[in-house]
Amino acid sequence: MADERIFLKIWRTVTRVPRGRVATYGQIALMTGLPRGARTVGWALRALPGDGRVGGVKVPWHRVINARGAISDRGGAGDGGIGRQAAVLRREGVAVSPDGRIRLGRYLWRGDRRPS
DNA sequence: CGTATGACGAGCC
DNA sequence: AGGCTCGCCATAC
Repeated sequence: MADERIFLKIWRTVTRVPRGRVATYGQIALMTGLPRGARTVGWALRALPGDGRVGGVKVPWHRVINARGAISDRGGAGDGGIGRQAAVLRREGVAVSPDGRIRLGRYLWRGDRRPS
């Protein structure tokens, strides 16, 4: 497991984000054990297979957005782009403004907070 | 083995 | 307030 690729760990963390909620790259990185690895999270999601499925498990990459509460622009969009991600999120109940912004205060997943 | 890249983030101008 | 630069980390080449 020590040899486990960072990507796999990241994907696993992303899988924890519940439907109807979103998480930031930095948040995922932190939960994966990479305090300053937000960019690495983006790299990992970029490396996801087309069907977004790993080991038979669907990775909800669309629930990961940047710290500004906006959907990251991969410049062109190989998978359909920002519009597609926004559509999926809305389908899950997340309000996405026309310019792709999301209210973090309302939809950000707080799963990293240890419930007392 | 060194350089370049990128779905980020925080700080500075 | 808005935009630009620098820093971080794990891959790709």
